[in-house]
Amino acid sequence: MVVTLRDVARAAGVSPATASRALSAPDLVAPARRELVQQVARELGYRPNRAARELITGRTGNLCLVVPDLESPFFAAVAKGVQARARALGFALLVADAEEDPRLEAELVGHLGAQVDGVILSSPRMSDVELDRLSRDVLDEDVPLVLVNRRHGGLPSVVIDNADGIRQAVRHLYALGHRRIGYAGGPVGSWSDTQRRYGLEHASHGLRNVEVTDLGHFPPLFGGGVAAGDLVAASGVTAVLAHNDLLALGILSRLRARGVRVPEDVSVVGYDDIPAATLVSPALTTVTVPLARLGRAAVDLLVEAGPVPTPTESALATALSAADGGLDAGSGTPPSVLIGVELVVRASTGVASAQASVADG
Amino acid sequence: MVVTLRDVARAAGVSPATASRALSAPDLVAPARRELVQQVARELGYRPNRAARELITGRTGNLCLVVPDLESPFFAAVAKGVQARARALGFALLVADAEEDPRLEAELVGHLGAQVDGVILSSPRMSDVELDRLSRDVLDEDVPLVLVNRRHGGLPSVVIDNADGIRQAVRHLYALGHRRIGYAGGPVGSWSDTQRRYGLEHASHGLRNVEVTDLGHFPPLFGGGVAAGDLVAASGVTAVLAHNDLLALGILSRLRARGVRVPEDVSVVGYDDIPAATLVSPALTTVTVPLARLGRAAVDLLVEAGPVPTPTESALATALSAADGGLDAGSGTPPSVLIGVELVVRASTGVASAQASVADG
DNA sequence: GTGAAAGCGCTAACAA
DNA sequence: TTGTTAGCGCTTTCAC
Repeated sequence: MVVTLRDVARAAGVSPATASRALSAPDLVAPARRELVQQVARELGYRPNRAARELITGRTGNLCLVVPDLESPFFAAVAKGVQARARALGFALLVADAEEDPRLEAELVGHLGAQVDGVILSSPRMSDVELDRLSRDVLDEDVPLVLVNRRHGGLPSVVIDNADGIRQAVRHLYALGHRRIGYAGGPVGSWSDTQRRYGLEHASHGLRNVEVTDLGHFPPLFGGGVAAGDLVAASGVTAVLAHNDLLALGILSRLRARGVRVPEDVSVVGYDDIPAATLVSPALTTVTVPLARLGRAAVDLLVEAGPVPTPTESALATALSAADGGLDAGSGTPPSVLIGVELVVRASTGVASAQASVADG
Repeated sequence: MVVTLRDVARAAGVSPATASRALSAPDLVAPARRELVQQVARELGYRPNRAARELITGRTGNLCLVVPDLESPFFAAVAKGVQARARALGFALLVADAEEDPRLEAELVGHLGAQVDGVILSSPRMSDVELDRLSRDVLDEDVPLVLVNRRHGGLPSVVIDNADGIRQAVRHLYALGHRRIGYAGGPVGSWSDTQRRYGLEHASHGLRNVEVTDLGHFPPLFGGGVAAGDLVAASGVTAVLAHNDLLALGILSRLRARGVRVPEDVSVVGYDDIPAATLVSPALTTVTVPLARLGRAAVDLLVEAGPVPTPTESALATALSAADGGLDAGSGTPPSVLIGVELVVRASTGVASAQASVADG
């Protein structure tokens, strides 16, 4: 029924060992026989049994990604990048949605970590101790863990330059004449929110006469922005920075509903540059985060961090098909990658109006 | 180092076979020993080796989902549903993004199909013959394939009631006084677009004086809608049905840019009810599709279609932890599931204006 | 460079 | 009900 390596070996008139080598470690076999075996394998439609190989090598050829919410445009974009890069390197990708629940995240990492060669975790809110526990006690020693958009201890991670994005946004607003700037933050305990608040403080210190108002913590969702919108209006700021685009979109919506004009009365800046940022009117000025690159970088880090990537995978793939896979393992990158961001100015920001305040009346 | 079943067996003073049974088929073991073995397994931190089990049982405990674009809100929502249901049934989920390329879809199905217990494929545009080839020649006989949002031959599938959604939309517009209705279609060859055109024809036949204008085929994206928007304005229709929300959003945007008011001059209806539909102003009247349910139903179908779900999985899980997994396999459902849809009226539709036409001038 | 043989960890006959 | 035995398909020493 199913073609096994023995079948190939027999048909090629070699031992199973040679057949195995011809496909998985071609260099060890004399060219003539190597060609022959590969030829026969192709003709017979041989498909190596992953389970058997995994049993002996300990490698699964799978990676896994755990995110809080697959439907969020932020994580969807990251997932897309992760998926693409994983495939390019010959890995399949297990994806798990933790439903915004840090406990479930930990459980999923434990569960899936047992059946993959590496784990990518994006958990904005898991506690540091839990993170420690995960990487120390839950995962096998040889299963590397890479953090996305979060830095912690010795764990490899890919993060974006949160502070710089905020700095760019603040400078943009400052240049437009804004002096009273509000910040609508993300959830309490969110790592990136902490980073951004830090960046905000520093950015504003360098500029004279700037007054930053902390509008509080909000769920990083449209609904959170609606609530934040009222605070924006009440606070008398002429511009507001939102923790992310969804929040900014909610603010935009609420302000319009209240008759506050954007950008004439208030300027709004988001973060992430999700697709929806350009679907609204006025289009959202925001900090572009190369989300897919974030995902790709995470995979690369994982592969570097892990036990040397089996040459087997790609060798076998090329042996069986005509495709050539360009496996490029970088050399000696540090355990943490910083991804740059860039402010993109659209229609939601404009010069500060003379009559600064739009306070409630 | 790693605890194997033999270790457990030895520590419990039973044979490996009994240990295996105590964990995977508890009913076959005397209560006392069963308890003992499970206890010992827990204490030793035994984790079954999936590869070894897979090698002998042929079951991987994994399902796989192939979609054209993980970042699209439509597929992201479906993926979320699939993921949740798969996990509830004890399966991990491999996810693959085919980058809108039917050829890549086929390749991915072939590649991943070899290492999973079932495949869920959402491919709006793969040709029927290719679909046949996939299920017949590419996949192993015992790897079931379920189609999402597409019906074909004998393959099990989960589809939404495309025609009914269109019907509801048309009736809504008709009730508002619209008589000249445009349809901005999806890509040529899209299965659901074909269905919706069919529904459109039927729905309009039943109503007097309704004139339907086919505005053509568009990429189901915001950009496609921008192009469609001009045709809407030029066509003189008072209302337009878009193939999906993204397209509708693009139309909305373009119409506003041209000074055509929505809904005063033209009413716009979308399809799918993606999150962004409520982020814009006016909020989009659209046909709500329960995307997550679509995904869940696909998993259920897969599990029913496949070889009897191993009791092993859940039994072992419950044996090793305190958690109880509620595996509920439905009984004798037909191979194809139809999911109902519902029009949700928001602000983008209104009564037809007297001066029907907004033709170019 | 090649083959023989052993065994990865587990389950499934078959006996007892 | 339990244990013994065999073997899933593959890789990998170890001889040659």
